[in-house]
Amino acid sequence: MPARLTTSSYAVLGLLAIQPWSAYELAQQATRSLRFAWPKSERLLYAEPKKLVEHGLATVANEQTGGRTRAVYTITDAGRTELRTWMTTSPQPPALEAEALVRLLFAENGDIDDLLAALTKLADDATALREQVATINTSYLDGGHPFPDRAHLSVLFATFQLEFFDLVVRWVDFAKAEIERWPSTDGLGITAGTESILQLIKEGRSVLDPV
Amino acid sequence: MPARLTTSSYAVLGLLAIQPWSAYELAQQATRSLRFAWPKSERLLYAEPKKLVEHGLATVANEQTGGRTRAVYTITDAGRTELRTWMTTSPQPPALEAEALVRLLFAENGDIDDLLAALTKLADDATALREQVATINTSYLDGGHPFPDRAHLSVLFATFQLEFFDLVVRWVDFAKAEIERWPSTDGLGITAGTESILQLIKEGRSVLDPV
DNA sequence: ATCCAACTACTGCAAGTTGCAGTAGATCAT
DNA sequence: ATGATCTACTGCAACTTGCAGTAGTTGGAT
Repeated sequence: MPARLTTSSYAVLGLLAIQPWSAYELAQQATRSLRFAWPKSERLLYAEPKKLVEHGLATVANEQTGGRTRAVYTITDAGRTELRTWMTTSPQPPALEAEALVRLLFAENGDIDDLLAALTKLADDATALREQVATINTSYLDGGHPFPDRAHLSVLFATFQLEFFDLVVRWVDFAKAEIERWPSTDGLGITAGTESILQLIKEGRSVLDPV
Repeated sequence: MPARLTTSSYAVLGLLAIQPWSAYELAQQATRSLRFAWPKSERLLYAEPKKLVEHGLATVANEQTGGRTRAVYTITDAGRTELRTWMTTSPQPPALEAEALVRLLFAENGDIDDLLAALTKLADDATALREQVATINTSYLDGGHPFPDRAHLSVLFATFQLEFFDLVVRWVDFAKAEIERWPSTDGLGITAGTESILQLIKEGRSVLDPV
């Protein structure tokens, strides 16, 4: 009895539906797009295709490249059917992991500069990730992308990432401005800034909109 | 030799820095705030405080409540020092898990309605989560919140979640409008919509801004 | 011509994490 | 009086990660 299929299994199956890949190539490809919605380790990307083969959803061919073999995985008809069925099921809610925000939540245990440094790191990370997404996707414009007929999907997918990373950067600016008005990290309670934020929340307005 | 400390350990230590809790209460509290930046299972929230005790960062007291005991964990001075040190370290980049976006990336394996349903689910989830964050935080206004002196942190933290969930809802609207112009999910390549999105990306503008 | 770095292509394993089932006392409404 | 829900956990299998290790290939610098 093979291990059961997880969302990660279907994600790899989705990559195999594009074309056959080796596990190494799957890991490379996942770095370019999949990881922005489904961040998984390289190790797992080596294990998943084996599981797909066990389930009959993919086949493996050992290609010879000089004195070395590499395993190339190809999706089967059963794999395409299984993937099609999965596409009709309901996705899990989104989950965001952001250590920098944990630092904010517990900021009273450090000083203002620790908090500002953590937020700066968050904005820097977001800027770097934004850059990666933009570079990969604008390559569709000059024909430098390997799968031109998937442009409609990749580009729409990328818009979410770009908006998200932009939001992070803009929010960090806002948060830093707020924090710089604090005399300390600890025990402030409802400050003037907190008060006006709460007012905006009650009115259903954005704190990032220009006044 | 006890197991090493993870970010989850420090997150729990951060909760213990507020006040002593039982593992059950830690799990409840984490549901209210921590999970939006560090989503961890209830099971782990039961295991982490034990690890903290092994490290001398917390102590445990077995309280009697009728015929039953409950373990209440309290942070030690060593725990506060350790937490303070952690606050000076650099946080990991953010990571977003969104199964609905995986459906978009591999949408060619399903039909338009599958994709629209997945995005609707994403927007519904975001709306529900937004509502939870708003409810918890506006309770500061009527004094209904248990930790009023942490309002400045909780509310600033919450602004990120609110902006994020709003973004998801607005982006889903945009994405649905785009997808409804597609004749199918498969092989479209660079559509007119894709073209204008790519143009906006090149100009560094947002796809969600009103024209 | 050779040597080192970087890239390709994996595997093993310990440790971290999750989901789920199970146990059991306490509380509250019907 | 009883069933539902809440409190308060534990055990365990399965899932996932990080890291070290192995080894052949390629390309540039010396």
